[in-house]
Amino acid sequence: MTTPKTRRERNLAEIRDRALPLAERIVLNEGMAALNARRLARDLGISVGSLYNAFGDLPAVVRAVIDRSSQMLADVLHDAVAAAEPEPRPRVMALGEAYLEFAIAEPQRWWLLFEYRNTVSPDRKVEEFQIGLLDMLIDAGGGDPGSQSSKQFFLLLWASVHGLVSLACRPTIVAIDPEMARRFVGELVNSGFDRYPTD
Amino acid sequence: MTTPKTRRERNLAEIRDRALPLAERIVLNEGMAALNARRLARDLGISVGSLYNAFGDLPAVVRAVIDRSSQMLADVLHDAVAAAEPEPRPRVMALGEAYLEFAIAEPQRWWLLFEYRNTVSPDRKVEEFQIGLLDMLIDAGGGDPGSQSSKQFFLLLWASVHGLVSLACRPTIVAIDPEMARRFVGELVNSGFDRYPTD
DNA sequence: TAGCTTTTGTGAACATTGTTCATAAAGGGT
DNA sequence: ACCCTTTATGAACAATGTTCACAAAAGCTA
Repeated sequence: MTTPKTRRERNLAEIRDRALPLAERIVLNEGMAALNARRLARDLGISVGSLYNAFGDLPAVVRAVIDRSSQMLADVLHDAVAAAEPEPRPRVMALGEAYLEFAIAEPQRWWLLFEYRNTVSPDRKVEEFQIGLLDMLIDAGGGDPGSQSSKQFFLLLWASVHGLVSLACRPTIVAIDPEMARRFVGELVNSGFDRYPTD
Repeated sequence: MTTPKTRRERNLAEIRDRALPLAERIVLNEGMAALNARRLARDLGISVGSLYNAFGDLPAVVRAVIDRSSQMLADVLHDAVAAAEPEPRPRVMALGEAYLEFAIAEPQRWWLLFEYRNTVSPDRKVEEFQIGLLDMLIDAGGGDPGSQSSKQFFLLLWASVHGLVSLACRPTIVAIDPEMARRFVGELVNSGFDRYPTD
């Protein structure tokens, strides 16, 4: 047996592997609207049909790009925690800074991860990723993963940092000074920690 | 002269007036994707051509919906400031609370105002609206509208509240407790003010 | 009112999209 | 070499945004 099913899957996976960087380039450089099946297939040197065999539909391509972006952010954050002093406050601080740096460096990915919606109901995988971020934060901050109050507290801390970062990477006229953003993130984390009962 | 140009404009304005609530209902209830020219025209009892005479293109319809939403939020905030004690801190606090209430009550409008993008370049009118919000905040907080540091400070304060609100009105599994969100907004405003040099 | 001109409304037509599926091409086993 | 299975293809369909030649309506003049 030459693993017929696996063989097919390998072919499709190869297409997906080649499609992903291309789709990513299009979405990040030219925006969501520039991504369409025919162009992607043409650029890959395959037919639309093959593209659909590999992905199912076009939203799946977008989801793949989003998944990769969430993996990138997760990696960045993991590394930041690992490199920080093994204490709650420095670790949370490192998380906040890494979060900010990622958003400044990759604003389009940021938008994809946190602000992009095309369906009415939110994407479950993205939700899970966001919950994963929260768990990572609770862990780094030394909170009790089970306790509801700890969940709420770190969620709120994350939210305030998130808003700051969200505005910092926005192409608005009133551009935010990255240096001041960093300072403010630090202050948010600190004042949050000062307020946190179980620290 | 029976004001020929104005007459036409009145007709088109009448169409726009009838189209706006309908488009709004579609976008808020069924999402952006459910809004299309033919359906809108049919529901209005006019032809697609007339719809295009009134709006130019479909994005203009969306912009109209967004404009109305920004007007609604601006009104809510104005009222909140007017009703608050005439002191910086209570006024800013009232702004933060009103901001949160609006987002909780109208999450779809919130999304349209702050997270929706379909073009690569951001909408100028939305930008201006956001800058208007900042000016309102600076004014309420007693900051110097001209000073750059005051702009930066209130921008950052706004951002942290914004992130909190953004997460609070998100349909995630880890739902935020509105009461705790309100408390946290208050604390953000307070701790921000404590840190603000010129208060 | 009748006839003319101007303005406005219409929807067929075009281009571009996502998606499907009958069919061609390729591959593999005997 | 033959057949059968698997895969790749792109024509075809439906739904979209948008345009524009034409019809219908509205003014205007006599």
